[in-house]
Amino acid sequence: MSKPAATADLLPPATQTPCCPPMAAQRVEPATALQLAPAFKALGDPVRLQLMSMIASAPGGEICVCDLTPSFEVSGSTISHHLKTLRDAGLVDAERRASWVYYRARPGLMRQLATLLAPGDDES
Amino acid sequence: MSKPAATADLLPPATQTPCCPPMAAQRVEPATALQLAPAFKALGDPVRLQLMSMIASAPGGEICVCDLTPSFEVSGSTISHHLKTLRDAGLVDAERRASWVYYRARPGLMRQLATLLAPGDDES
DNA sequence: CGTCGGATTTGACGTTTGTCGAAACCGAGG
DNA sequence: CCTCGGTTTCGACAAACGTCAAATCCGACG
Repeated sequence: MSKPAATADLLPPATQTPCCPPMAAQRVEPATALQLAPAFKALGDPVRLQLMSMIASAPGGEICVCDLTPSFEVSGSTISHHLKTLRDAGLVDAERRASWVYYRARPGLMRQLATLLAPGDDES
Repeated sequence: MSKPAATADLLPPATQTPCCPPMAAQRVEPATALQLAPAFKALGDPVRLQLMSMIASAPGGEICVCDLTPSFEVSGSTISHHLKTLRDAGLVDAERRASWVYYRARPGLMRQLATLLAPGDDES
């Protein structure tokens, strides 16, 4: 409509952006912490962190589970479980095509996390 | 043990590491994941995320535990435990002065995390 | 159809985590 | 020296987590 405030435009359903100034510049409020902490937690496992990076850096923006699994020592079901965790956190998206499942990154949330971690703008 | 390892152990392992291009630009290697995942995990709790932000945004760069505790519903010992987690992760530093303990942020690691989450520069 | 292969779900397991209360620690003042 | 207030550590316990093997689901292809 007429409000030029680009911050809190739409707050429809689940994964909305109560977006976040850098935490070094302003205290994170409880509601934001409740929403963003699970995303950090999802990245707080070495396997998931690698999975996330493989998905985010995949050429073409997507990668097949069959290309993810052989890079790890853990079983396929464990990989699947970790992928579900990333999915539930809103960090990735999955699409089934034929017999294979492809994952792609959801840049929105990751951008929020990056902004939150960004150094305070008054830094020297 | 040939190392006088006491001081080296106290130093966060990632203060001046050269690593971490954005994970959207390049896959993060296992060793890096092993090193940085604990930091994400440490931020993966709502209380700790708020604690971290209160410390990082504290005027003067530091804040007393006595100013942190009353902002939460949980007990003082729980706050202390969370602060230890942040300390162990290398995200904050503590200094005792008189009867009070002051915490301050360690920007190094947080900057690495931010870089890792930064959007890939070759994205379209 | 029936079967095969990739992926997810289920059930079970040991481990880790978040929380509390109680106890211990540590400076400061009486 | 003894006490007091702020902080951390110690046990304890339920909940959540990471992992695996087995079962299940879901397209594809004989």
